[in-house]
Amino acid sequence: MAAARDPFKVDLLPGTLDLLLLKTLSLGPMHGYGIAQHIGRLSADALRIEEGSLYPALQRLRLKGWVKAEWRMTPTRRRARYYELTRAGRKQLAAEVSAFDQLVAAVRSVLKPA
Amino acid sequence: MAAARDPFKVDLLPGTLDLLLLKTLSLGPMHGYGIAQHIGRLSADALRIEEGSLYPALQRLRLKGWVKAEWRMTPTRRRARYYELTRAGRKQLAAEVSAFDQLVAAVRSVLKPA
DNA sequence: CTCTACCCATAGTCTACCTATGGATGAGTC
DNA sequence: GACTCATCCATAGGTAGACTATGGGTAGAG
Repeated sequence: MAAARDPFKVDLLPGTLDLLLLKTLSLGPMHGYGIAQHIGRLSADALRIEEGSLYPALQRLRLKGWVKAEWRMTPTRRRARYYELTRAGRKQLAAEVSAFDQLVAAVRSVLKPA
Repeated sequence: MAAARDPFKVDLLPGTLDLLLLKTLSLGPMHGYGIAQHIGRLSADALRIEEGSLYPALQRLRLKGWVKAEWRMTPTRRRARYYELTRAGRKQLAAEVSAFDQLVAAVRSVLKPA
C-alpha cells in the first residue's frame, strides 16, 4: 500500500545531498543508515537516499572537515559508524541553507515573474 | 549600481538549466544570446547562464524534440538561430515545473520540519 | 539454521555542468 | 579604412557528483 508515488532520486538536485546530510546531523550524531531513514521519514518518503550515494557523500563531508566519524554500538548492540557535525560543518550548513533559499528564489523569479 | 553579489552559477542546481530554458522559450521564439540575457534580467542578475553551458543544453533539448531551431535575422540584421518550443516541449515544461515545486517542498520539509 | 532487517562500503558508469577557446558579423569611432 | 566593442554561435576537455550493481558482516526471530 503506501501512497506509491515514485520517490525522487536526489539526482534531480545534485548538490542538495550534502545540505540534507548536514541538516540531519545538526540534530545530533547519527549513523548512515539512520540518516537515510530520517530524511525519508521527514519528507514523507518523497526523498530516498541510495546507499551508493550516501556513503561516498559522507566520506566527502569528512574529508572537507564538516563531519567527524566514530565507531560505536547502536542501542540494538550493533556496530555502526556515527557521524557528527564539526564546528566548520555547522557554519557550512548555515551557508548552504542560505544559498539554497536564494537560489530557489532566483529560479522562481524566472518561472513566475511578478 | 547593482548590488555586486556574486551571481550563482547554475551549477548549484544541475537539471534546472533545462527548466529555465524551456520556460523562457515558452514566451516565444528566441535566440541563444537573448535567452541568457532574459534569464539574467528576470532574476536580477542572480542567475548567469554561461555560453558553454547554454549551447550544449539547447542541443540536448533539440535532440529530445522539445525545441526546434531555425536560422533567421535579428531586428538588428544579424544572423541568429531562433529556438522555439514544440508541443512536446510545452508538455515537458509543465512536468518539470511541477517536479521542481514538489522537490523544493520535499527538501524544505527536511530543512524546516513543521 | 535460515531469513530478514540492519549497517558498511567500493567500483564503474553516466549526465551535465564549467572553463577555455575560437570565430564571424554589424555598428560606431577616430 | 582600421579598430574596437557588443552581439551571436559553437566545440573540446575536464570535473563533480549522483546512480546502479555488487559485496560483505551481524543480530534477532521463527
